[in-house]
Formats: sequence, structure tokens, C-alpha cells
Amino acid sequence: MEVIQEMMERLRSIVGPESWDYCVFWKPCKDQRVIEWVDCCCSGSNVRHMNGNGGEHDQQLLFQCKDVAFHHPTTDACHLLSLLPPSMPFDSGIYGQTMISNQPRWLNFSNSSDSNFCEENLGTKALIPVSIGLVELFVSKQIAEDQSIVAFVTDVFSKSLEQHSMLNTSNNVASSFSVNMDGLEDGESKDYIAQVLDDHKDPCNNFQPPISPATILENLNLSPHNISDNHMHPMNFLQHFNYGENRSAKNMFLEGTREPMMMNHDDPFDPSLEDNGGFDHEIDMALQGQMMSDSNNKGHLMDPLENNSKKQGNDVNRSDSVSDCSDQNDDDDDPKCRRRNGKPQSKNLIAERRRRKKLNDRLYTLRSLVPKITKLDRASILKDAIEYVMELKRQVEDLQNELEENSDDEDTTNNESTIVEQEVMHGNGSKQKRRYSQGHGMFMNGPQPEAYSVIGNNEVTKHNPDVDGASEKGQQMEPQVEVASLDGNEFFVKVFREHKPGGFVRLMEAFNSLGLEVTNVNVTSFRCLVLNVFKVERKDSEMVQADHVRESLLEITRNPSKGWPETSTKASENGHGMMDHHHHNHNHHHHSHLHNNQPKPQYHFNAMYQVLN
Amino acid sequence: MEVIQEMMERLRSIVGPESWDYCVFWKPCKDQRVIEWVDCCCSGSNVRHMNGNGGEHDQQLLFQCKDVAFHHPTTDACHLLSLLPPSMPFDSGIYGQTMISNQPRWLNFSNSSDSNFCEENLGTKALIPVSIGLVELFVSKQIAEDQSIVAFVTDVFSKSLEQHSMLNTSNNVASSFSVNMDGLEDGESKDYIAQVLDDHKDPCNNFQPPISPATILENLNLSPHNISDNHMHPMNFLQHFNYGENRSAKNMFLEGTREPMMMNHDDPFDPSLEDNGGFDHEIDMALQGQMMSDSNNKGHLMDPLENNSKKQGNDVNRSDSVSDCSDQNDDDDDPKCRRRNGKPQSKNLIAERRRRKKLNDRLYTLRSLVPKITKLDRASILKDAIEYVMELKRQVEDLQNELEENSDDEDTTNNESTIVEQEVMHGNGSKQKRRYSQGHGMFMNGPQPEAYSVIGNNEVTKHNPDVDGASEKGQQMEPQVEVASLDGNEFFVKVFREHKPGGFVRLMEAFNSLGLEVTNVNVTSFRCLVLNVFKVERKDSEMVQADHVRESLLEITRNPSKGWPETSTKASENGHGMMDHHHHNHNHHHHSHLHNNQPKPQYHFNAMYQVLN
DNA sequence: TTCAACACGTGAATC
DNA sequence: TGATTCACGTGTTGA
Repeated sequence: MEVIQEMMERLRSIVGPESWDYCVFWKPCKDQRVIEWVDCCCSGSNVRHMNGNGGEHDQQLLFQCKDVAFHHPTTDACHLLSLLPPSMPFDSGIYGQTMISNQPRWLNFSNSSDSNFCEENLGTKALIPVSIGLVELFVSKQIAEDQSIVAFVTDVFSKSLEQHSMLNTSNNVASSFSVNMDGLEDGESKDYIAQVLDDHKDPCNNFQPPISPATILENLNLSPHNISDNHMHPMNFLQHFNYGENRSAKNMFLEGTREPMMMNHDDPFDPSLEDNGGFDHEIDMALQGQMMSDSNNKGHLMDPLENNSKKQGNDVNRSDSVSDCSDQNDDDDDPKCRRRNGKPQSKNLIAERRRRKKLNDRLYTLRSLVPKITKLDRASILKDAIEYVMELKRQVEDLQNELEENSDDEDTTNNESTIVEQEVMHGNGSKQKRRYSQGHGMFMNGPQPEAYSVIGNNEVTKHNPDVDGASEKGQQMEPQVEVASLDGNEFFVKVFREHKPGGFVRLMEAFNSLGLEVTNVNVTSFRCLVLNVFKVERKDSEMVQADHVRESLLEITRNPSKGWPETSTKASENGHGMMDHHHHNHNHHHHSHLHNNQPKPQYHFNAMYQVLN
Repeated sequence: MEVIQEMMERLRSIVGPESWDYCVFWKPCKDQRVIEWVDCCCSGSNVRHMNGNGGEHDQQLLFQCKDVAFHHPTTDACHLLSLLPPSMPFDSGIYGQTMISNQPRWLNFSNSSDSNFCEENLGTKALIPVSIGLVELFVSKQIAEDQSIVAFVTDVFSKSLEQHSMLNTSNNVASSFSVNMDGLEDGESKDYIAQVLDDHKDPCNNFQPPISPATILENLNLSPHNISDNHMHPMNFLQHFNYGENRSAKNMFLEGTREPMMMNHDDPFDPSLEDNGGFDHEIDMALQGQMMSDSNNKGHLMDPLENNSKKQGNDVNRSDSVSDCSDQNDDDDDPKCRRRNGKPQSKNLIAERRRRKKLNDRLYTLRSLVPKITKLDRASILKDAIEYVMELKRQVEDLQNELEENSDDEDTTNNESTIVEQEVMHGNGSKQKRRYSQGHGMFMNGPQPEAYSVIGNNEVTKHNPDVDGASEKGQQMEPQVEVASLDGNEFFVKVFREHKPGGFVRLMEAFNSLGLEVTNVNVTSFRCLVLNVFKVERKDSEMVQADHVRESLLEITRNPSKGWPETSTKASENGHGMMDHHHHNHNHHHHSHLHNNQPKPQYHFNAMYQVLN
């Protein structure tokens, strides 16, 4: 982990009193479920917009800043830092999303729009996915998007990673490449870190000086603490560069920012955008022309720089026009220079570059999705992906089986059968059966050991009806149901009944099936007698007769084996069907009765049901 | 499907009285779950080793052979054919495995070793994966591995597919490339069909005559009904070829057999085997020398054959040594001919070919795993794979959540809180957490994905309490609890709270742990706010202070991660004890605090709880 | 030195 | 016809 610390030390240059408040490096956990706080650096500066309760300074002596590597006075930044959790779920939240999308996020938390963020976070937060995790930057003021920061951060990580050759030693860390989904549709490439790491090895990038781009950035006064209050255009930095004189810096910059943050292609850099992958394509074109003139001037510099350039090539794709003429020593018949005859070959060349890039990006994206990565070469990426897909398929199947069993058990004990089985046609066409059992829970009580059997073909009957012994007392009362119509839409329903398992749930379902929403329920019990008072409301425009409601509920309470009257077949058939298709293939054997239309099957029911949790 | 029939007609040449008994083409179903019987051809011959019950001939008039295209007397082969199921599961069995592995299998069923196969299958079965399915050959005698059969079958299919250009018209069929898992570990390439199909397009394969290799095979008396009783060495066919005169046949053969069946590298063809992918490498090498001499003789033939060779190139990889000198018109500085200077370049070339092949194979294998294939190009393969992986991940997560929810709901009803969380280490090392809630937790309900962690050693705590979004509405209300003491034994308790999953249950538990019996409960909800009015009664003689009750409930509602203050052990024990006899068998990780003894722990609690069923 | 892996440019094919 | 895709051979790394 010392490489992380080193990176953090490098990143320390961008935290400070006039810069970012803190910088945190998060790492996805091995199981991909949480991301963990790994390291941080703290500015040690006072935070301006701290609208807290004013007691922070009291705690200066109480807690130690998480940034232990750098001794500094405890400030609000330290406090904010301490508020960050040690880990957070990967699947939810902006952190995980950022890591998944592999797109840097620039979050401006103002008072207006950050309802879901606590006001302590007022300010600007930059989440920058890097190859092995996520870098979080925060400053308590509003800062406009600054892609040079992104470039810097990503570059620091890629450089450090390269120098430590972590890619070859630690698969676990290297495997957590971030994900690029947005780049799938368009031909854009996002995983520039991998690209950078790849391109480092390119030998043709002859004009890269051996100093690190970060150094260049700082030398060029592009240090990230240039973040100021003026909202810089993201491409502003580009104008700082002299293309003809410092190609490496330019290439570095382009490499770092070529992946547009938030995909803002509307920069004035080049108006001739293509629909697809146009951004780097245009840069390609721009550089192409640039290189062509440069090659005339600097082609002779190739040889002396050739040795040094090996580790510094930041973006060979952008600069290989240079290498075009750089390795032209042999003859001019070389097809690379044939572009002088025209552009057909050159077009093809560029298109091929684009294609390769796209393929690489997707390959890396794919790799980023696979948790276990054995090796980093292409073949292994594919192999791991294949295995992972198989594994995932297996898991899905297992889980479906398990779920089915679970539901079956539930049905058996539940004697209550509102189960919605629905086909979900997912985006990729894989049919997926999900079963939402919605009568569950809460309402089924425990020990009813599989006392059900199928009689006839759709009748589920209970064999030992006395579960709690209440009905043995000879009560055997006739249920009483009263329905009072308050107005056209509301009813008071009183049900006085003998307690039977599942009776309450059946009542709820009956209401549901009658198009009635339960807004209030009162449950009173004495011995085995139960009084339920419901206040129900008609959900929709269908007319519901009060006596119809009463009849239905009476039938329900009288006859525990049935569902509500007119839909009893559904219920019992359900019970039967569940046991029937226990281990069948998922995608087949869909029971048609499960697709019967039942008005809004679960929403209102669940509303009340959830309240009872 | 007429292309299938055509292929089957071609394959008919290898079934017959002295050859294979039958040939069946299986096709994977679209959902990748089963493989289906598609077509067959039957030898119509009597099977020799039929050790059946002797009644087969009685059925000659009863059933029609599945091979309806060819009128023939019903024989044992027809009978065997009829015994094949119309479909079989893809995931299990040798058929699916073969299709997955994309390795031809040669199964010799003798009396000794085929315990898992019925004795009717005594004989030899060859399973040959082809691009769009699997070809099964069977003969009721022991036949040694014959790779020419494999070559023939695969070639028939690739040829027919190519001629019908199925790859471009029917994505579904073409997408069902078989899977090569075994080839993942070694650097070998198995999906030679794709390779063949690819190589067909290669223009450099100049020496391929326009006749199909199958024709060549037959002309050379290499028809697969050469299978005889003598155990031929798989390489015997090779000796029939005259390398210098009929390269195409040789190449075809090598193409078909280059992927070693069963990876038997121990043939005497070339002892200099490499560890990995050495087989085709060695063939490469062998052909290399062959081609080099040939190129001197036949280099001039290149031009006239160039047009015809495009569709006939069976293995350009093997013959491109020819093409090396075939396109040497321009200059001898061409690096392909630089191998005359030595073999470093040639080695690289071959290795590169191998690498490409491996990559392609895996790419196709990956594609074969993805159900929805948009396009057939590489980028789309990757894109589809990426989307599919994401989809699968999502599915797995959903299913797990659902399962958890299911269990939790069950728990809610069951009032027992033994949660078993176990790490399942799957095959590929991806850790998968599954939670088997078996007694079920009362205390955790609703969708709370992975929000639990063990504190201390037996306390289950919830980390992110607001999951269902109820608390995101900005309500964040402080719960209000009022306790009114009616007389010495009865209380009215009003709890106005924000709905949180499990809140109601916790309240019930709190009452229980306080020694209070709930005799009446009213639940009213509006939006995410819940009003509970309880009428509770003191169960026993212990004195309960009203403010104590209030404090406890406040704490409960305020802090959903906690149990009730001082009596958490009691209540949770209740939950456990109630279901104790129910699912006794699978409670492993009972938390120790659940086993405390408490006098009459649950009866009153259960009364109210059961009423809600 | 060898070898595997890779990016690259190129010709060809396909649409 | 122009765009796109592909296989191929090559040079160049690092191991």
C-alpha cells in the first residue's frame, strides 16, 4: 500500500489553504460490495462555508485528523474528513456510480439543489475514478469543473502505478478498473487510465520527455491549485500550451482530458464533431495536421529521443502521426507516408486507430466488470469474462431456484396465494422470471408444518385446521361483517371473526381485489376472537357496492381455504401451481393464471403492509 | 432450416452399413438451456453389437425412423435413434459439455467403463461441436478416434454455413457459437469453425482449389466410412496425402485436426511439442518447411488462383507461408520474406497468428454466452458482453435482495431472528454472500441489502437505516411517543413516527420485553408517517413506569439500529423461542443472546402477532 | 536469446 | 462510394 501513500503524497499538492480541502482515496473492496476509505490528505485549512453548529473547534483536541501523515492543525477540513464513513456501499450512492461509470463527477452542492446531501457538504466535490479506485476531492466553495484536476489525479495514479508496476504484481488492485458504460453506445473511450498505462509502453512516442506530466503541469503553472473562483472553461488549459514546443505536455493533457467529463463535446476546440467517437477523432485530426507540420521540423529529433521516450509515451494514439514519420528511415514507399498521395490510406489509418481504441476500451470495460482477474492481457480478460459470465449465469439460476423454493415454502405455510409472477424482459433479452410474493410475511405465523395437500386440481385445503387450538374451544362463531359507506368513496368495515391464520391477510387481499385501499386498520383481539375495523377508500372509479364488499368479506372469513369469492380459483390454483412447478425450468411453464389481471395487485396492499413492519 | 438438411445430406455419406449408425444434429435452444434435436440421418443398417432385449425387430413396423428424408428399412439404428430425447438440458450432460468446451469428444463405451451410460449405447459415440450446434455420431462398435471425421463434419458445416451466408443473415444461429472453456487455460484455440469461416475470407490462400475439401476427402478415399475395425491412428490419414501435390486437402485436414481432440499430443507426427498451443505450432513449423520448398515451385501460380482461393481457404494460417512469397511482387525487403534470413520473424508471425486465434476463439466463446447479440463484429461482441455482465450482476443482486426480502418477510411473521450469513466461495473465486435467514428475523425486514454487520460477536446492527426512501422525503421527524396509564395495569400508547422498516415489529418487541401485552393496536398511515395506538396490559406483577415505557419506545423509534434499551436480550430471545421448534434443523449460527431464558416469554406477544394473520 | 503480448499500419472485403 | 471491419505481418517492448 505504500504506493497509495505515495500517490496521496503527490496529491497533497492539490490540497491546501487555497485549494481543495481534502482528498480521499477510496478503494473498492474485494467483494465489490463496498468501497473502503484507504487514505487521505487534509488541507489543514479553515473551511469557509462551514455552517455547522459551531462546535467544531472544540473538538480540535479531541480527535486526530485522519490525515496522519501530515501534521497540521486540526481544522474544519479535518472534521469534514472525519465525517466520511470508513466504507460505503458500492452499489448505491454517487461514489459507486462514479466508479462504475468511470466518469469523473463534478458535484456542486449549493443550497438549492442538494436536498439529499447534508448541508455540511456545501461546496464542490470531485469524484475522479482512477485505475484502482476513486479519488474524492472536496472544497467548501463552488468550483467549476476543472478537467486539469482530473487529468492530474489520473495521471498521478497511472504514473505511480506504472512505476510500482502494480499492474503486474497485485491483481486484486489492478482488477478494480472502473467501468465505462456510456462509452458503449458511442465509440468513445473512457478508460483512459488503462489507455495511459498501455500507451506508456509505446515506443513511438518520441517526443515525450522523461519527466512526468505532473511535473510538467506544475512547471507550466498548471498546478491544480489554480482552481479559483472564476469558472474556467475546461479547455482553457489547452490554450496554455504551445503545441510546437511542448508536445508532451499537450499529449498528456489531451490524454487526461480526452475523455470528456460529463461528455461535454461542445468545446470550441474543434467544431467538426462526429456523432460517434468524434471527440478523440477530432483530436486525432487536429493532431494529424499538427504532427504533419511538426514532422517536418522535428523528424530529426526522433533518434536521440527514442530511448528516453519509452516510458513516457502518454498518448501514442494521438502522437503516432509523429511516429509515422519517425520510423521512416527505410524508404518512402512506407504506406504511412503514402497519405501524401491522398487521404484514403490516412482515413483508413485513423479509422483503424479509432476502432482499435474502441475495442480496447470495451475490453477494459469488460475487465472492469469482472471481479477476478487473473492476468491483464487481452486473452485473460476474455477468459475471465467468460468464466465470470458463466458464473453469473449459474448464480442467477441458483438464486432463482432458491427463490422459487422459498416461495413455495412460503405458499405452503401461507395458505395464501397472491403471487405475482412476471416476466421481465431485460435489456439484453434474457428472460427473467421474478416472483413477487406479496402476501407474505407478517401475516403468516409460524408453526404450520406443511399441512396442505392438493385436492382435486385447484383446491388447497388445510388438514389440521386447529393450529392455535382456539377453534377447538367450540367457538365456531359465524363471522360478522359490517360495511358502512361513509360517502361515495370511503367505507368503514368491521369484521368480527374467529382468529384463523391468514385471515387478516386474506382480508387485506380482498380489499385489494375489490379495488379498495386500506387507510386505517384497527385490530383488537380477545382470546381467539378478532375484531378488525378497517377504513377503506375506493382507489379508482369503479363502483363498489357496500353489500358486495360485505359478501366478499363474509365469504373470505367464513371459508379460510378460499381467496376472495370471485377469484378463489386464482388463489387455490396458485397454491397448487406453486407446488407444481417447483423445479421446472424457469423460462417455461409460466402459469397463465399468474398473469391474470388483478387490479393493482400490490401497491395499496403493500402500503399498509409495510406500515406494519 | 434447409441448410441443416443440406448439411445432413452431406453427412449422410458417413452413415451407412459399414460406417456410422446414425448422425444427429443438435442445436442449442435460444435460451441456452436445452439443446434440441434438429435433424438426423440413419444408416438403416443392422447394428452389430446390439445386446438389447431382442425385441427391436418387432418394432420395425411400429415406428418410423426419425430419419424421414431417407427411406430405408427400419433397423436397430433407427431404434437407437428413436431413443434419443428431443431435447436435453444444456448445462448438464456430455452433450452440453461438449458444446461448451467446443472440443470434439470421442466416447468409447465398453462394458467396463460406462457405468453411467446405458448398455444400449455400447459402441462409439463422437460428439463434434460445429458452429451452430453439435453433431452426434454413433456406431455400435468400438472405433478409435478419427479426427478426419471431425474435420469432415466441421467442414461440411462451415461450408454449408458459408454458402448460405448464415452468419450474416441469422444472428441467432450464428450467435450460438459453442463455448470453449477448456481452451481457456491453455493457450489453445478451439473454435476453429469460426476460424475457418474467417479464413475463408482470406485472399492469400492461393493454393486452395475451388473444390470443397469434403469432395477431396471422398476423392482420396478418405471418406469417413473408412472407419473400420482396426484402430486407426488418428494421424493415419495424413499419410495419404501428398503434400506437394494437394495442399488443399492437407490444409483442410490440418485445419480440422489442428485442434487436438482430447489434446492428444502424443502422436508421432512431431515430437517437438511445446507446452502450450504446441500442436498447431508444430504443424505450423512442419508446414513451414513444406511451404518453403513449395513456394519455390508454385509461387507463380499465385496470381491465377487468387480469385478462386477466397472461398476455399480452409486454413490460411497454415498456408500463409505460401502467401508469404505469393505477394512478394513488390520488393524483397518485404518482412515476410525476411524469414529467409532466419526464423525470428517467422516465429513471431506464427506466434502472432496463434495469439490472434486465441483471442478470436475467446471472443466467440464470449459471444456464445451472451444471449442478445446485436451485431457480429468484435466491438459489438464486447459491448453485448459488457451489457450482459452488467445485467447479470443486476439480476444476481436483485435476486439476492428478493431472496433476502422473502426471508425477512418470513422472518417477520415467524418472529425469530437467527440469521445465517455465509460466504459462498464460488468456482471462480467471486465471493458471494448469501444470507439464509432461517428463523427469521423479526428484526430486519424489508429490503436492506447488505446492511448488516456484526458488532461485537453477536449483535446484528443495521448500518444504513433508510432504505426504502421513506426517510429521504426530508421528513426526518422526531418520533412522538405518548403513554397514558389507564389504571395500574393498562396503558394507552401512541407512537407517531416516520415509517421505517421493522419499526412496528420493534415496537411490538419492545412491549413484549417490557412485560406488556398488546391487546389492541391501531395502525394509521399517511405517506411515510405512521401512527400506532396500542392498548397494552401489564402481563405480570412487575411494575412498569409509564415514562419508562415512553423512554424505551422513544429510543426504539429513534434509533432503528438498536433494540430496546435494556432488555434486548429478552425480546430477541422471544422471537427465537417462538419459532424454535419450527425450523430446527438448520439453525447453525444462533446468536448466543437468543438463548437466554425468560419466563413466559412470548405468549402474549404472539397473541397479538397472530391476530395479524 | 527467446517469447509472449501488444499496437500499429495495411490491404481487402463488406455494406 | 465512403465508412467500417477485419486479418494480417511487423516492430518493439518486458520478462
